[in-house]
Amino acid sequence: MNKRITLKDIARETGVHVSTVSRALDPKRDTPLSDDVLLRIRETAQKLGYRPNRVASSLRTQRTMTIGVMIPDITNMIFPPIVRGIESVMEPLGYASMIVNTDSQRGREQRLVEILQDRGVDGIIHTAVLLEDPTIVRAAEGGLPVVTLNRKIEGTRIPYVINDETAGIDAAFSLLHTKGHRRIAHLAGPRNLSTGQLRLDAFRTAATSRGMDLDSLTIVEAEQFDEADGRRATAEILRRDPRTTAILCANDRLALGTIDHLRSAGLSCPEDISVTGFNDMPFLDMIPPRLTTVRIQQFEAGAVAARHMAAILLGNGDDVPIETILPVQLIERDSVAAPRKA
Amino acid sequence: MNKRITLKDIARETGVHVSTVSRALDPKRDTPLSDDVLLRIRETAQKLGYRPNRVASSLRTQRTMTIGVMIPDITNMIFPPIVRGIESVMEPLGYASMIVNTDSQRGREQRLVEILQDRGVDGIIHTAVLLEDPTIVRAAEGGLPVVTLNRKIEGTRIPYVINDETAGIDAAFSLLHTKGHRRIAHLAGPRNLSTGQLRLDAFRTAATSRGMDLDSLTIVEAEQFDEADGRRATAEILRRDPRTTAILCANDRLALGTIDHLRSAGLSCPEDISVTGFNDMPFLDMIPPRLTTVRIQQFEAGAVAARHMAAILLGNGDDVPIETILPVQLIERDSVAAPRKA
DNA sequence: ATGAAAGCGCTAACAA
DNA sequence: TTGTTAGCGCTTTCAT
Repeated sequence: MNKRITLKDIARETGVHVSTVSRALDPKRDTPLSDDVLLRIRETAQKLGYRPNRVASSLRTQRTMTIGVMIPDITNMIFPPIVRGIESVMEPLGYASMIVNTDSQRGREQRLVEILQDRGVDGIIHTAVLLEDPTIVRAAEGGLPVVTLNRKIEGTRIPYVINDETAGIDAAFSLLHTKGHRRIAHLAGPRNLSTGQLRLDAFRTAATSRGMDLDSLTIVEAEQFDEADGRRATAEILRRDPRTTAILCANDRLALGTIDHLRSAGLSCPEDISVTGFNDMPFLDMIPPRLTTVRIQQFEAGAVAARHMAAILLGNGDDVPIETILPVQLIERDSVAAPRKA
Repeated sequence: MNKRITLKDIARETGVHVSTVSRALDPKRDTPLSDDVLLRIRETAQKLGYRPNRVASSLRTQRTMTIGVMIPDITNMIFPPIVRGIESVMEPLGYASMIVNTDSQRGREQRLVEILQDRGVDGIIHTAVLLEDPTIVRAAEGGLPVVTLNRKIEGTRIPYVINDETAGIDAAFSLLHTKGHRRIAHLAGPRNLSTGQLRLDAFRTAATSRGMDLDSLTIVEAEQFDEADGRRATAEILRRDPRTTAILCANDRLALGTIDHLRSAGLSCPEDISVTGFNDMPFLDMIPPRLTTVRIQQFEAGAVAARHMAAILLGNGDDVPIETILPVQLIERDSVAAPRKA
């Protein structure tokens, strides 16, 4: 447990004042220093194996060079790439990230924001999912730099980065419609999650913009974005409209559940019913029938949000756009076909 | 940007000294305090919305209540559960985690250990993969609490938590052997990764313990734990021994690559060649032919490592066993069958 | 039961 | 160009 080397140690060793040492070791220093002293200090620091104590420095400068990253659940495969995207820009700038999982629970989220603030994070990147997150808004109003991912918070100046989910849903809808489907159901995501709500709205828009009557469309909402709920909701869809020929699902896992239910109901995809997903999660293309889905840019979304955060942290917050919309891409695979002739 | 409330503010408000406030707000305080003052301080703290400044407290106490978690790559699906396992025990104890991705690069790993130490982490949980990690060993010798996951570091007293990979490989081998396979090839993982090496050794042991001649066994090593290398290595295996009837792969992704190559080579699994994987990654059971594999306990491994870390941090390090081996489980699915009769 | 004082390691304004 | 000084917010020893 060798005690850590501090500036004081180097000062003693070089016979110079601590503040001089501090200056000499500060990379982006402007104060003039004699080359002699500078060199001596650097060498001694090197020799003693000096490492700056960031805790002390943070206390003094009121900056921890750490940002908080709030995500619903890192085990959800769409989030790790986002995290790496954030890291890819923050780490080179000297920032570390504290990642916390909210499990989409209001109370937990609130606690975690406080925990992050107690630890003095310089900002928070919040991959919001809940439709309302009062805590983070309050934190932002309190002056904490905040950037949200996936979620636009109305009535604030909090920059947000979102995927063009509307365009994604429209592309999927368009594909189904073009193939001739008219009895298109929507397996919607949870109403309280932003993506669920957003995609549902987009679905409605896509339908009406093609002159379809909303009342004729079956819409069933899942409570969770998972396979089990996908199965349940699909059963409900088929119960409500047995003549459904296509199901546009709010995400891939729901779609997987849908396909599974169809199979156990003796129906096949895409012959009997076409299905589309959303996200294009890893390994999806290895699961038959290979799902037609909408690919979103996870890594890039994280990177963009981080770039915004960095700009704010570096004092260029004015250059950051409130809204950033990332393009999505329809990935056509095998789960969509023309409807059977009646 | 309302300024944060500090102890001083509360002291002023309650007309009492800061040190008294500090005592009153310290949850595990033993010093005697008059109920009157205690109550008044607590109320005021509440009223003003006081939140302790952990940076300041860390500087004073030399404890940040933060641990570092080093993993190769969070986008590798086996790591998120480990992270959540760690979190599940550390968070309730008041510890936060700083997660860093090493990308299995020696230089990066070294830098990250330093970064974590600069930030004053109280300990590091290191899900080691590289066969040699001199940096972390040095950090541990310097007095930093370290627990490793997946990897035993010989000649040190660093506690490690590993899955019983040997038993897992043996179980897979045993299954193949029992089914009648005798020309069993091993698609090994990268030699420089601990799991690759460990599983290769286990494979050899499993073979020899059944009286098989090692020279008769085809062993090809992948350079990466991914599908592409699985395909390449499988081609090599079939080239070396076209009569191979079973391929025991060092992990699931390699196995997926194997199956893919077999398919493109006009062979089918399990009819022509049986295949086994390792890890039982998510969604594996949805990819045909459903892979027979060895399931390891990711979440639990993280939790156990964290419990060890917590024990050390709380001063009960003597109770922590150097070695913890977690049981694994063979999951039989559809990728193994008896070999075709010659 | 409470106050006074020191100091964790660093930075920054000011002085020389 | 370098030193002095003060202090970030908190904990803790010592005194009262």
